[in-house]
Amino acid sequence: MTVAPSPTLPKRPRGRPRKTEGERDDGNRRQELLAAAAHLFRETGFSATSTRDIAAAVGMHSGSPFYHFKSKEALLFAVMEEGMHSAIARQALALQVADSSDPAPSLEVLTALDAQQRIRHLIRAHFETLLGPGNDFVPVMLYEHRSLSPRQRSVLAKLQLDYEAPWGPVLEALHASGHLNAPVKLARLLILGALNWSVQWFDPQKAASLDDLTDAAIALFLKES
Amino acid sequence: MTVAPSPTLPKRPRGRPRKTEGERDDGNRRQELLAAAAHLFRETGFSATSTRDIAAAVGMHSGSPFYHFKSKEALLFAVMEEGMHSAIARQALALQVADSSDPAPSLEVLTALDAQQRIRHLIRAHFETLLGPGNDFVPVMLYEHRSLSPRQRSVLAKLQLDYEAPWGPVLEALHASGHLNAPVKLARLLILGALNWSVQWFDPQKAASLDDLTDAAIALFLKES
DNA sequence: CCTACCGATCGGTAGG
DNA sequence: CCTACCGATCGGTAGG
Repeated sequence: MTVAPSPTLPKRPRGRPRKTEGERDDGNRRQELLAAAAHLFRETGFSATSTRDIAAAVGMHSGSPFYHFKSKEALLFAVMEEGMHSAIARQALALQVADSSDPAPSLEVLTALDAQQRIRHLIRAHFETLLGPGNDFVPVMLYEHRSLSPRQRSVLAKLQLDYEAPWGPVLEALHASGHLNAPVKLARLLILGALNWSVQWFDPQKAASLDDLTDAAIALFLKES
Repeated sequence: MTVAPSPTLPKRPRGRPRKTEGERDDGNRRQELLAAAAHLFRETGFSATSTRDIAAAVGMHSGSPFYHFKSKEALLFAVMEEGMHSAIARQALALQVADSSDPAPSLEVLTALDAQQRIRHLIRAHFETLLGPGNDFVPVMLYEHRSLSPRQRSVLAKLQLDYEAPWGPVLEALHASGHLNAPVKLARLLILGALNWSVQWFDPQKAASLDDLTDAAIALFLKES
């Protein structure tokens, strides 16, 4: 059964949340496109998502996304770049909080207690970045990495280095104090992998909260003494 | 500079490894297709790989893969199914080896030593399945899961359950003996995630061997007492 | 940002 | 398994 179209309505009434009369929406149509693209890329994959799908999701016509982004690839890159920037910002904020309990921790001589505080905040912030509501940007970055040009890849690789920078000293300190047993380099890869994979199975409807996940990860990775 | 085509040669001399005169290749063209598809799906992604690419990789023409598989999706499914079957077989073999040192271990009352033996073999076999030379099938299964129909997904979900079945009792035993601290259910997800993510960073050219990875994983996840 | 459109590519098929 | 082909869809553009 189909719904008869009302002849007085325009052909495409769905999807676009019209602004109130006379208001211009200016540059934030671009943000809407980014969010819709991130969501669809995450759900369906980059290659399997058409630019028409993205346009439709924000109530545009098929050619219009190209007014905001010069190519589908540029849109993907913008999603990833924004994802990394917000991930880095969230992480920095989390580390500020960790530091506030111990006003002057030095990165070069982290005490065992500092390091345990910091790894917890790093892990918790990472889960938030991956699994928090509406946070589709970084998962896209993690799983659609292949679809970028070498040039774009290298820009993002640098952002990833920035993101991962705080993990090194923390893991080193934990290793030195006997709380971490594996070689630091491999430990970092395995730990981040365990966290990143949560994108595949985490269900916000179900049992575990992000705090539960953080506790479990700490219990799994860290030794007690 | 281009090479002038030799006029006496057929148009498409590349790619197909011709059998010696008169030999029929029968059913193993299908296997060649599977292997080529697995490799391309892994490298390029399912959606971004065309059936023409796959055909060309084994020296066929564009329509010919559909003589062996009724659709591109069926080809993907076959890759994944074969991947899971060989993963399950490899794992079973590894556990046999683990058992041979202790002839009659009971699954219900695993000693702490049994469990440590078994987790090591489970992890090692898992790395082999993911990272071993030519083992593209399971990585495709892990990363292209989205592209399947619900029906196919449920078949593979059952195979995954079979695969993961041995992990449960082993992790329970390790938890009971104090070698594993996190809740068993989350521990399983995090551990398998850490291993699965290795597909993203492992480089067979570089440093670590699969044994190194296994040692690091054991050191990271298990407590000493 | 819409309209109208293009060339390219894609999965798949009929017939041999 | 090849030949020859089709309809659909796709990323992208010119012009307003």
